[in-house]
Amino acid sequence: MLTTQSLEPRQTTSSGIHTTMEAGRQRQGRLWSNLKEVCDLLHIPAAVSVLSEDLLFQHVQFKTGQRVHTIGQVFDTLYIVNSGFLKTVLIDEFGNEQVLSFPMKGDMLGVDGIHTRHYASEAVALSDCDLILLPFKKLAQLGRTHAELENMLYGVMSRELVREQAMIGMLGALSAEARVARFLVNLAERFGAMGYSSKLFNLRMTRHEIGSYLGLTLETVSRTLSAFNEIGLITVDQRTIGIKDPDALKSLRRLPPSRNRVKQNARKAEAEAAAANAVPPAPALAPA
Amino acid sequence: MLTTQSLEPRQTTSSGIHTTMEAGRQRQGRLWSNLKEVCDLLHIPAAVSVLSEDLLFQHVQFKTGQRVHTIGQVFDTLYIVNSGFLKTVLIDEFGNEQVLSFPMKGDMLGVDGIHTRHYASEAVALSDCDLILLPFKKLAQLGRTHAELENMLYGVMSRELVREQAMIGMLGALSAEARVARFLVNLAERFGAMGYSSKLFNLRMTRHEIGSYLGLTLETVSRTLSAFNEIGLITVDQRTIGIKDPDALKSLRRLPPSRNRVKQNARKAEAEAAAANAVPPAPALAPA
DNA sequence: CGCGAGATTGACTCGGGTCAATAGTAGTGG
DNA sequence: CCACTACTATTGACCCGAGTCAATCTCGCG
Repeated sequence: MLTTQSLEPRQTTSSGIHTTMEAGRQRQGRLWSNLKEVCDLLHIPAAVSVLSEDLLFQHVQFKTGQRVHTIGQVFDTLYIVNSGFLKTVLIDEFGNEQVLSFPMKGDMLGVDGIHTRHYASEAVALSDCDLILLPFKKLAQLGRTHAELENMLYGVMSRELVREQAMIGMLGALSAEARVARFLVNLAERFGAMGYSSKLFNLRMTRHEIGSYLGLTLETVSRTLSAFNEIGLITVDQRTIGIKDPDALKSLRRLPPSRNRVKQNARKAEAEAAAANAVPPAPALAPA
Repeated sequence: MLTTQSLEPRQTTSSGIHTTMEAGRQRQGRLWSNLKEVCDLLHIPAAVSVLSEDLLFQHVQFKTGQRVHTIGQVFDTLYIVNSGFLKTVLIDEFGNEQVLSFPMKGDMLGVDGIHTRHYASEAVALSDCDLILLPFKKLAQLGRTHAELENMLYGVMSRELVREQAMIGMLGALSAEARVARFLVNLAERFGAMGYSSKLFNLRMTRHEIGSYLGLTLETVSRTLSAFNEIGLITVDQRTIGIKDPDALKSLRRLPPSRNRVKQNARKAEAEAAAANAVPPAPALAPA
């Protein structure tokens, strides 16, 4: 089990900052971003605000396994992922995790805390992460005078809602294979949009977490990946996934009768036939 | 099939208005509500605005089967349910409906249209309905000067998000019986909150719609209701549901081995035994 | 180099989907 | 007012997809 110790997040000093960091500047030994960078990250067409440099948002770093926020914790800030990978989870009454999302660069965290003023979910870093803090009060305040910012907020919340609707549709209607296929396609697209390869990438989460996210068991996820590998849709090596036939994955609804399933069925039919004939003068079946 | 013709919604004239309407006043032969009434409906503690009577929101009536908005339609207004029952649905690439929610009094519709400026789902009236129109631009504009209103908007969107998260958790983790049980409990609570009986109520939707909502088939819903009825948790008569043991429903995770399932298993075991013994003397039945 | 978390694979079971027959119920129009 | 028709709901029989349990296997890390 991952030791998700909730240490104070390390607020990285200048010496600890990646040189590849795209957004952010230093001040007081910390990273800060202006409004334009925030909007870019969210893919919001920001009508470049005048006050750009006066208005800065602080970054915070989290290490793998650290919690960004926990369920029930008092809400006061939203987060935007600048780099790294996370998961958000619900915990049911018996301590079981239900994965809700795998946020990555450009995604927003914490929106579910607005309603009750307490976070409704828990966010955990799956890799070392760099997040931008958006104090909600301050943000809403700013929204009042900057229409783009207000639109950004409403837009991001609505987008999140639509995403969850799609999730519900998927959980309610699709087979295990179709869910895994969509998950892979979706991940590939997100990696592509981030500038990484959409053909070859590393999963940042375990089979168990994928299963929880998709409403499946880890065994089913593993088996399904193996099956996709066998029919040439993807390559699988531990957490490295290669996408071979994205179109087939996109349109997949139910797996074709695959050789080993045919084999298995044949074996089964044989066994049954043997059992039926066992007592000899068995009633003659009249197959169509 | 329900003929969901998308006629122009009838904008009821004074002669057609229910006498029991709680919120709203007449003007120009139509119903209108002020900000306070809107906030009350949403359970938002409205610090009673001064300009109450100057700022009015129009009502519109929809008849059973009419669509409030459809997927892809240009978004410009949010709706609040003042009375009546609806469903919101997603339509997949082959025309299958996936029910997302059953909005009723106090619920907001259309939030999913903000992001892309087009509605992402379709809302259909399951009974005659009275909705309040909230032109989004106007609302956001007002939010800038009235903090309560702005909070209301963010709060309602966040609440909706949390609701959907709970839905995902349920679809991802619960058995068919647990889903149906939660659905009933949830409905009962909502009816209770609206001032109706939470012990005896009428479902406004078909088994098919319930099944779609819960990620189950209509047969499973029907069977599960029958099973709950048989063990005394509820009474069922078509769409009339009586809640007999709400606590048992709330805590239900998996149905106890119920007599007819035991019976069935016994029968099955017997059949197998019979098959195994095949020729020998027919085993005497041993009913419980 | 050994330990432990994660992944794979097989065998078996069973919850819930599918298909089908029947019965109730509500509108509609003669 | 009632017969006709189209939905809606219930119930049974059967079967398959995915869960469960269990035995390796792999690999990264201390």
